Amino acid sequence: MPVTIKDLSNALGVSRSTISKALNDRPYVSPDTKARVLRAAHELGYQPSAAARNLRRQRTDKIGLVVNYPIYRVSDFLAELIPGMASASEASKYNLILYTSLAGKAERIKSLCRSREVDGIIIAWPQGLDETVALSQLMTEEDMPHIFLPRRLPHADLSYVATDHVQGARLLTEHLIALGHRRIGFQRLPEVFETDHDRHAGYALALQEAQIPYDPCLVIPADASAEDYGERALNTFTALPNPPTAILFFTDPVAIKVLSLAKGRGIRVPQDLSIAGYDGVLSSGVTEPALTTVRQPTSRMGELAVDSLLRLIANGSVEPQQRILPVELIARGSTSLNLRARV
Amino acid sequence: MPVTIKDLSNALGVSRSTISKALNDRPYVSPDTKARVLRAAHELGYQPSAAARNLRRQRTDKIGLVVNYPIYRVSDFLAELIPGMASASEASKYNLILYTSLAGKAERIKSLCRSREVDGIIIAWPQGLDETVALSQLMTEEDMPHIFLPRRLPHADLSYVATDHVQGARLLTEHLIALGHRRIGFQRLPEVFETDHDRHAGYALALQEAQIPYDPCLVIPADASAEDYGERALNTFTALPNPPTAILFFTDPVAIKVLSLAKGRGIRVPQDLSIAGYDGVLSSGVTEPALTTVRQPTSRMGELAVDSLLRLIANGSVEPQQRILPVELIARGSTSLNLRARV
DNA sequence: ATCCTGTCGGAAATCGATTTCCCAGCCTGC
DNA sequence: GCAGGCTGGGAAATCGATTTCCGACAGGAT
Repeated sequence: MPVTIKDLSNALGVSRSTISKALNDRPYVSPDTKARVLRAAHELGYQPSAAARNLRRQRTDKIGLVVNYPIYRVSDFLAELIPGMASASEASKYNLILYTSLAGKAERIKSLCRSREVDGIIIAWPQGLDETVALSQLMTEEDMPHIFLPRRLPHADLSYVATDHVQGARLLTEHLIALGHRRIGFQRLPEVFETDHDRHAGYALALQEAQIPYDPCLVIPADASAEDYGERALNTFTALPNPPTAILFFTDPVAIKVLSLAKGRGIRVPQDLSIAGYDGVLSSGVTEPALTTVRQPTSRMGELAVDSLLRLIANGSVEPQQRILPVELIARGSTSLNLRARV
Repeated sequence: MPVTIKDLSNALGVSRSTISKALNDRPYVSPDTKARVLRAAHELGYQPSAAARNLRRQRTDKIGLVVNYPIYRVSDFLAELIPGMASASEASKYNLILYTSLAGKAERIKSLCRSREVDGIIIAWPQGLDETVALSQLMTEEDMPHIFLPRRLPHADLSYVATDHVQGARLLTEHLIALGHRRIGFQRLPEVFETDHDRHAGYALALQEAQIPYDPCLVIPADASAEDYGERALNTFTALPNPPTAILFFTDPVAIKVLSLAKGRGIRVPQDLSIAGYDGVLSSGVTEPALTTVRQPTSRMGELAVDSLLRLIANGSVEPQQRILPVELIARGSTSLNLRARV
């Protein structure tokens, strides 16, 4: 049997209320009594029961992480996000509870809110915009602070933390332009909220600033039904009468696949074709050539999500928290000077 | 304010005890009453308070995951382990709470046990054997079921889940032998419990069964102080009068580094030298050539850890749970027929 | 001397469930 | 007709803390 506050009370001949005050730094306890309580608590190894404490205080000092699994970028993302969030929350005396089986299941999220086993929720990857808004509404009704990850949401009163996809695509495009490329292929993303829109905007922005005309032929969609995003894009581009000298793929795994595909077809990277990815997965550093890519500060995003959520919890959800983090260009061997430039 | 059992009681004109019985499938409630309670609970959206329930039942239906960060294999490992554990525990109505800042801190682990905020603990990577034993003792004293991961422990009464490193090294060695290699370099691991011992045993076993003499020159330690494990090993081996035609490195990242190192020195892999790693990290699939390696069933290990822990919780810790999982050889391009074989 | 104020500490209420205990009614068997 | 057992349901105890409320006492002001 663990030591309870009653045991402490008996051992010291002091009431339970006084003990609680002493241990929680509340006033109206003499320094002497407080010292005695503290010492006895330490000697007996007293640790308050989390359940009793939670019940009485109506909070748990825990936050829930609801995650889902997208097709790509799973492992690296989770592997950085979770430790980042965990350490950030532990620094604030909070702990993280994982929920991997209730993404998108509104009914179960509602139960989670009602059971009050967490003080707030971070949701990574809900299904679509409508569902997201509905989910947010549901949680707001249940008075449950919450924050979305990792995408920007086109809604002024939703809270989220995301990375700057405009900047990411822009950095890549500018990088290629600086290398002398004028015809830059751009592979759009499967539609996920604003991500595709932002990336495309960043791409277009960089072109515009360099006064390079925007050619629709160089922009192709990532057909959601196709698995071989990479191959289809490569085929489409090489079939053009005036093909691009560089291509931006929407994620590293696709770019990596194209890398080996190109090798098989005798296309030299980067001499014949520059290729870049997005996300900065670990594998991107060991390919031959290594992949130029954009790295998103995932761990930092986890930290900020926790930080934002704790704000919502503290402020009683006064106003939505929205943060967009800068990203970092990683220029490597798969992109180089445009050797076929018509100077 | 959330709906409590009292609200339900008032709404139905039925006592709280009866409601509790109805909702928890206990006897002595008429089918009719039970149905009424269930319906009302659903309509009002009643969800029992986790805190109150935990307090009364003296358990939380949560398990703690205490993790630490080793030098290598971090991301892939966590990324597979955590989802594996989370889904396994959720399947049994448990949830996972993450603790990333208290690995090795005995005092804080003790607090965790005493506060009873989890029903059991899974610990990944404590510091050393002595600490591990001490930690286990501490938790046993606190009546806290616990299980270690991911290594075999030389102690009959500790519970753990691990992978079979004897088999892993043996599979790799047999693979190389089947390819005609007779001189196979083996890089030992930094000492981590029994892992190094087991791998070495597997290597030796395969040699013995093929009646190839064991040459100590072909076995070198992974000096714990050195960062450039790979380069040092390669140098040592190539300096030998009769160098190996194949080398087993203790982990993929090291092997991958050697891969590019060899390329720089004009050593062709696999024609001049076969190279294999261990762990099956994602990157190992995209190198040129792709790396032969051994893949450990990390996700499965997470599931089994949860399963074992739940057993300990259910049985009141009757007897230790010890499981060793088989591993899988992934033969790829970095190993090939020994072309320099003296047939 | 009386009143007021502020400090210290204890008694009791409270958080919201589960569980124990008890009572009333009904059926069964003798 | 009555003891005994079984069933349905409610009253109250319980889990272990925090918090509210109240009384005792000391010191200062009137």
